[in-house]
Amino acid sequence: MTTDLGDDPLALDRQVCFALAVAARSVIGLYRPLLEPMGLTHPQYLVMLALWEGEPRSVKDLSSTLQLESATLSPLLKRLEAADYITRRRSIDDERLLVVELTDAGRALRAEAEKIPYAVVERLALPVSDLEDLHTSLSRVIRAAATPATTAAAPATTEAAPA
Amino acid sequence: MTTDLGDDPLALDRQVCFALAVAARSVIGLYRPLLEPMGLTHPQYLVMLALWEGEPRSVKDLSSTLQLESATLSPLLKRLEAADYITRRRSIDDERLLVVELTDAGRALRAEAEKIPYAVVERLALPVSDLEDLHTSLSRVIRAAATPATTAAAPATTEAAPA
DNA sequence: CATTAATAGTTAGCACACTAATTAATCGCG
DNA sequence: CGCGATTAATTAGTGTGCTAACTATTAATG
Repeated sequence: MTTDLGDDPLALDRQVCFALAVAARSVIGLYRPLLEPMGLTHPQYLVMLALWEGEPRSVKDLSSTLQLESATLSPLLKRLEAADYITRRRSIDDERLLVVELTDAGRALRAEAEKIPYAVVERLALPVSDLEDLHTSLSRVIRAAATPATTAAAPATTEAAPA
Repeated sequence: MTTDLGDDPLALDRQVCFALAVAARSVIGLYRPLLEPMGLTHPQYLVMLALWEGEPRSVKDLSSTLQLESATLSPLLKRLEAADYITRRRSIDDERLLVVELTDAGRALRAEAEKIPYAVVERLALPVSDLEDLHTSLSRVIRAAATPATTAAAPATTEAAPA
């Protein structure tokens, strides 16, 4: 029927969701002092990473790449525009699309940003293999969470099995 | 000197921080429909987990247990009080402390909540060993991030080594 | 070709999560 | 005892991140 999760399934220190929340906040917190001099928050930094990989990009594109709702990106992009790192304009081909491009200042920022990954890895002082393992585990969970729920009542424990 | 992070250190799909952010949002998103009938958000659920493990607890105590600022907990606890799941009163011994306790409704909610971990694990449809691996990796990173920064300029790559 | 569907963004409203500033209570030490 | 330093919460302000409702544009269909 159901997986055995031990005597106390509600034990806080066993919840993956809790560890995920704390780890995400902790690690993102390490970026704060590094990003602050560039005037970026962590989500804004992620948008810049996406743009440095390819320009121009629509909000829809950024939304699916970063797994963020366009409702979240809308005000965020306006702040990046106010900081003069990006420009926002409607596409000529399809006026539903908002085209986001880097400004010269936004492009120039990349050189500064390249130091950040090294600074974070050094700060964590963990073997890079540990970080790679974590990345692998995280990718698995992301994929699992994105997989549509099986409405079935039947299958079960850890592996789906046809009837 | 510095660790080799490959040809593009800024590649989005290699950033652990990005994977962490997406995974946290994705997994917490799975809880939303499960918690919504109980009138809880995910952070509120974590507070309830902490209280089900031991009562009463001060805000300070919850803050260090959940790794959340008391400024975040303050309004959250007021909402839990408004939902009649907890009570808030000042300690008699030390009036600086706010003592948080469960109401009968809050205690009763535990029975409902016990189904949640099973529902999430089943929904993810991942081997429990994968989740345990992830939890181990996350704990490592949390500990590493919590370790005070070595102001040193010397050490380096992945392992601290005395001179 | 007109009407309806679908798609892309924006806005509003709620709930975190952080920093900084404030308030209130307690502690430490001469 | 008294009084400055600490400690515990709260408040204010900014920035995500979500859902739901809305606007504008484009595509699809009879």
